[in-house]
Amino acid sequence: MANQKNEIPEIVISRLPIYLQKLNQVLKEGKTLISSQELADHLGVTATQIRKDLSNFGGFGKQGSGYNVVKLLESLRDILNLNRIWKAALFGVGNLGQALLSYKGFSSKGFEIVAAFDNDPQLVGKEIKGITVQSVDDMEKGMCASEVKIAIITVPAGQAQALANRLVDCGFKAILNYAPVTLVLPEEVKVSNIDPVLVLQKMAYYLD
Amino acid sequence: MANQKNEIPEIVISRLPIYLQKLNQVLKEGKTLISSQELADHLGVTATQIRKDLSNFGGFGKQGSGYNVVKLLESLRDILNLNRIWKAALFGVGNLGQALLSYKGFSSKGFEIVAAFDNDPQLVGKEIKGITVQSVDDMEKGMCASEVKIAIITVPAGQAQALANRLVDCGFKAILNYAPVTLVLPEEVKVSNIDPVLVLQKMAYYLD
DNA sequence: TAGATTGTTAATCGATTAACAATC
DNA sequence: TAGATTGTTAATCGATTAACAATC
Repeated sequence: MANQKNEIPEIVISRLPIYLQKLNQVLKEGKTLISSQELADHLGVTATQIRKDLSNFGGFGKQGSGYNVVKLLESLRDILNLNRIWKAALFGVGNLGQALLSYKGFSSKGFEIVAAFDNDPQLVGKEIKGITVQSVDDMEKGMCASEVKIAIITVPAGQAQALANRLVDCGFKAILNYAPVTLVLPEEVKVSNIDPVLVLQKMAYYLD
Repeated sequence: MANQKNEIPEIVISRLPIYLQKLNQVLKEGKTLISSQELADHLGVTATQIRKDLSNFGGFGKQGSGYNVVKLLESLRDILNLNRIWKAALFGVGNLGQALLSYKGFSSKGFEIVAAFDNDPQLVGKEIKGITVQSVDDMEKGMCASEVKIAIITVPAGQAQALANRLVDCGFKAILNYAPVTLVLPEEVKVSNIDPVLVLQKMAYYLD
């Protein structure tokens, strides 16, 4: 009920994937042990912050030597629910949507786009990267009873909110939104926005 | 010297483009006046926070009635240095790079990709969306003496850091980085990262 | 053991929010 | 004028950092 406390702050959760990313690099370099200080280096966080963040989930390190890279990696993957494959559906198969369909970085990290939808009759039925584009009209048919809970939206801004509403009704629980609009959705649905224009506008403040 | 105080917190700056986005929508709907409460609605911020954010730059509203939409828009554009066209160079003309070249949302918001670079000999010399792809080897020739200060990086992770170093030497001041790696750069260079995998990983924590 | 580094507590810092006088 | 809403101060909240005992 209400806000179950003992909740980990979202800002902490959002740093864990960054630690994971760096740990994967470090692992590739063959390092087996790493201190919080080394992990923090060049990552824009402090060693103390990393230790504090991790302490939310237990003690993963060893005094005197630091963290076992493989073990910490596995622990973080556990915490983030990444020890499984997450299926996702793509909405909007324009330039960006097609680029995302082609992107190797998703599947190598355990995210798999299993369905793609578009309104364009020219696209519907076409196979792209092994996926047959379906009409958005048919979305409910295939998706609502499925295990797919993640939607990636790359439709035009004007269509995003209406689509998102349908997705929520259909049972999607997480939306990665590339449309340049703030979606209004029930708070139990997680929404993350990726909008390069907002980012460029922010950086412009610091230029000149 | 050191940290010139009176600095506006970066978190405030990062909200201004969101206000701008909503104001543009509101303007399209024909509204000419808006209260901080209306502006805050559905935006995930409070009315107080908007007023506080804006108060960093002066008073833009009128007691009793709120903010003039057009005037506030113009003020925000001024503050963010958006009353000019910002030229950008694109590095990496793969699927994502080509999608960004095609994206209408940049130019309509005053960001123009004026040059594109890639290492692939198959791509170099090809014209895409009116832009002739150049070899990355030739980057310094055209860019270092130019007014282009924004770089967009969509090269593979392994090449991003080396490229970024060259960009900094060349005089770029802002980097929008799509490569899944944390770049280590002098702090006077602004870097923003866009990595959908990190975002999905964060959302996965809340799923299931 | 001596040195290094964790996990955690307490202090500090900064951001958000509540409240309200000013004023349109 | 009465009602609405701003801009701002002071209070609160939450996140970061410093410090250090515990311990490998």
